[in-house]
Amino acid sequence: MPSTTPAATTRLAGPERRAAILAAATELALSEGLASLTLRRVGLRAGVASGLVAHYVDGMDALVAEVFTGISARERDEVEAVVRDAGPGLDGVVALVRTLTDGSRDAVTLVWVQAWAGSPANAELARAVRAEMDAWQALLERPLADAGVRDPAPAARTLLGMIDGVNAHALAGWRDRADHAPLLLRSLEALLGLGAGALG
Amino acid sequence: MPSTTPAATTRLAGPERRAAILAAATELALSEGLASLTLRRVGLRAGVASGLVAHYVDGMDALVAEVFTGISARERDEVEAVVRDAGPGLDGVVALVRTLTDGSRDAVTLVWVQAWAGSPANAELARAVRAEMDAWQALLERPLADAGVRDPAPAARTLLGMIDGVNAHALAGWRDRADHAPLLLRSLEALLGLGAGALG
DNA sequence: CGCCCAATTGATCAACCGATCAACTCGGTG
DNA sequence: CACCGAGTTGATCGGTTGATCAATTGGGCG
Repeated sequence: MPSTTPAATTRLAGPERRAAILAAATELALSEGLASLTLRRVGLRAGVASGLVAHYVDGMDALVAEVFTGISARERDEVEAVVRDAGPGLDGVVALVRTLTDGSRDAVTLVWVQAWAGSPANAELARAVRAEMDAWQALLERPLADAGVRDPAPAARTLLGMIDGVNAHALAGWRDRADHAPLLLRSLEALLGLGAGALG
Repeated sequence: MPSTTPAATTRLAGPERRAAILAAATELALSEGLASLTLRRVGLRAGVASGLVAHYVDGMDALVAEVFTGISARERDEVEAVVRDAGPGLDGVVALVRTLTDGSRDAVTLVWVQAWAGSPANAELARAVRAEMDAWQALLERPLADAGVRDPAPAARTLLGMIDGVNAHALAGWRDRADHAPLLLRSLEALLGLGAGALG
């Protein structure tokens, strides 16, 4: 009975191997941050030699940018589903704020903050960050517009800034997590000209 | 005429040398980010051997935390002066928002974002970040309270979150800098229950 | 003046990094 | 079955890092 190792690496076609490496890099980034992405560590995680990682990737900067985009895009999909399930109008926005501040997405927050921090030194990453932020702004604008907000763009940008700022603060363990959602919702009420408690 | 080198390093007493090294590290962090702080580069900047830097510092994590605290504290002093000079009440808050979003403090923003990103891996830095954020919240609360805001704490935290979030966004080159201040001021008007344009 | 201790040097270590590339090995095709 | 090319390996290179420490140097004090 030789070779009981379940996933004794079989040979994969190029694109599949590339996908597997990207998946391993994504897992690694989510558990230890973008800064942990090195040829050797990604290779280890993927069960593959470091040279193979280099072979399928156009430099580490590109890998980091691609992993970041994948993580952000997946989170957008998840949040979009949350918004959809929460019903129409402002209920969706409330659900969005809650799911983005309940601490269940700390790993993603770390990735975002590392992406901002790394943008000045990694042009590809900076480009990816800008593109993802555009997509996030669009995601926020939709339910706001549905709810009858006349000019959703500034509100979406402000809300995005508040969410990102508060989450960055939480990375250092500042203040109580539970405070975040009520704080943001009360600010949003004011921003939209609603009465206090309308969203709480 | 030997030795025309003007600043041929003279010997300094322990505490003075330590201060000089810290000053060099601070310059370096402001021009190239916290991530550029290495024993060798700090030593080069200070005109001193790398071993001497290590001798006066309790590990790089501690150096980074100390440099961060110094940079943040100095910026607080500057901003406090801006608030004071702007006159009483909300004028101070408006001036604060303007000076913190006009792009003249990009170097400090990078330091802050890198500090959040590094907090999970550097406990000393995380502690320093929390302490500085407490101080910043207090700084924001003061003019808000002076202006008659009944509960300045949540408003200060929200404003701090918005400022930090928007500045982090700017690091990746997202959107136009000039938009930030008006956006934040309009949000602040709503937050404080003022009429549109009251702060603009 | 001469000594002594504190300040300072710089070589050294082990560990890691990204990148490269010759060599190997499998899988499918002929 | 034999072969050939694509997938894959892993050693290797030049570079960086934080940390350590014996050796050196300089300045002030006796």
